[in-house]
Amino acid sequence: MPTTTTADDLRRVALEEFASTGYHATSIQQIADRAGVSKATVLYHFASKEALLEAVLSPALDQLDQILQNVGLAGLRDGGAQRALFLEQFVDFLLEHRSAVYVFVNQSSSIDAPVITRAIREIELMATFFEEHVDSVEQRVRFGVALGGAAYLLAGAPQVGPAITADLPELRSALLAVLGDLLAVDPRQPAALASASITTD
Amino acid sequence: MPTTTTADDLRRVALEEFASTGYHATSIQQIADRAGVSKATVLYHFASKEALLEAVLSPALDQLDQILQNVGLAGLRDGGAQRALFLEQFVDFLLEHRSAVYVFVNQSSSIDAPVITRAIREIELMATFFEEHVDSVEQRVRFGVALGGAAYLLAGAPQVGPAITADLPELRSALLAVLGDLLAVDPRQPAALASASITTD
DNA sequence: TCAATCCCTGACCGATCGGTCAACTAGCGT
DNA sequence: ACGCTAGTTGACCGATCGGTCAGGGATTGA
Repeated sequence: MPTTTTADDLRRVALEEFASTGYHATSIQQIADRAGVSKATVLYHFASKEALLEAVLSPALDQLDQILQNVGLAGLRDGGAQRALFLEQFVDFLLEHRSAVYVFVNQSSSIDAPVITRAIREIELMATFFEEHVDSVEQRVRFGVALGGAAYLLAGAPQVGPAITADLPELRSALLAVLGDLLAVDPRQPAALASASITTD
Repeated sequence: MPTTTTADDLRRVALEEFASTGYHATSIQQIADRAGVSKATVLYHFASKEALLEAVLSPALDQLDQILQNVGLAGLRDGGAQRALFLEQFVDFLLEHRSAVYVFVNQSSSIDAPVITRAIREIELMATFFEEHVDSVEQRVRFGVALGGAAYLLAGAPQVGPAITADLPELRSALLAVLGDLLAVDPRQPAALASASITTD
């Protein structure tokens, strides 16, 4: 079993480039150069640029899907402990897949691909988890700011955001506090906010 | 005096396209088509695509510059009423220039142009207005979430955000409340939060 | 030894990109 | 009537885009 395959390298490089440079601004040639292969090799492993995008985003979407299904919709509408637990899983998800989240949150409007449509669908679904009163403008503002803000902070703003690699636990707790504030998750449940293992992209 | 000139139409169309479709994903041909002119006409009024971008973003950056200078840096570090006043001006700025803000907040990392460099500089400057303790991770998280979240909400997420054109005053007050929360602006100063006239792009 | 399969590559394709240019039109001052 | 200028355009340019294809090693099983 090889430690890294060419396809894995391409996925990794492509994710970085799509997030930092933007999907349209990133050419297959750039990805090939950074991975040390030819452009034709990229298109050998992935049928098209769009297929590469899907291969890059799908793992994150799959995990988000799992989180949404595990928690369940009905339980969250009542608020309380399950809600804090969901927030924790969500923050860990953001930290682990921050680059992917940044792509399908901040570039969804400019990319026309099935995997982006799927991402939009899941974001809408997730919004219902926090919106008890769909009619409330402030509730919508809070969710939108939390989602877009977290994505921007974690992947889009090296000049504003904190140094991410260093002091990850502190970043995690800060995110939990800030997003918990925004999403009206009751913070008085220290047991639910216990640590969980997180890994990097 | 004509009500609308061709150059004005191009600026307006280009801003919409850059914000909704993305700078790189928007071709000069698209802008020309939407404005009802030829591609050569676009390049007659603006020397290059980059010059068009600058013409589109500069008004917003000029206004942001003015806000930052008017309020002054020293006065804000003490917190208090001036801080609430600044937040109000900032929210009105976001609402008036939401498309421009979305471009240079969420696409800055993918565009290599002087006007984007200027935007990054101003965002960094603005960050200092709210960061009393630069070392605090949570403070940085709060500012980043507020900035990126507001930009995302106002221009990037039609599927999540509220209907913006309708009920603009409610959106404004909701933004004031949420961002005030995030940026630790003392909400107990109702006089400072009085209404002010705002216009649309 | 041979064929098959897996990776990988350079050469090439049509389309589109941002940008240039000469020419045309319409108005306007003289 | 004239020339000047501003505005607009189609034709065209080189470069790069995403994508195709035939073929060249290297490994493997028979």
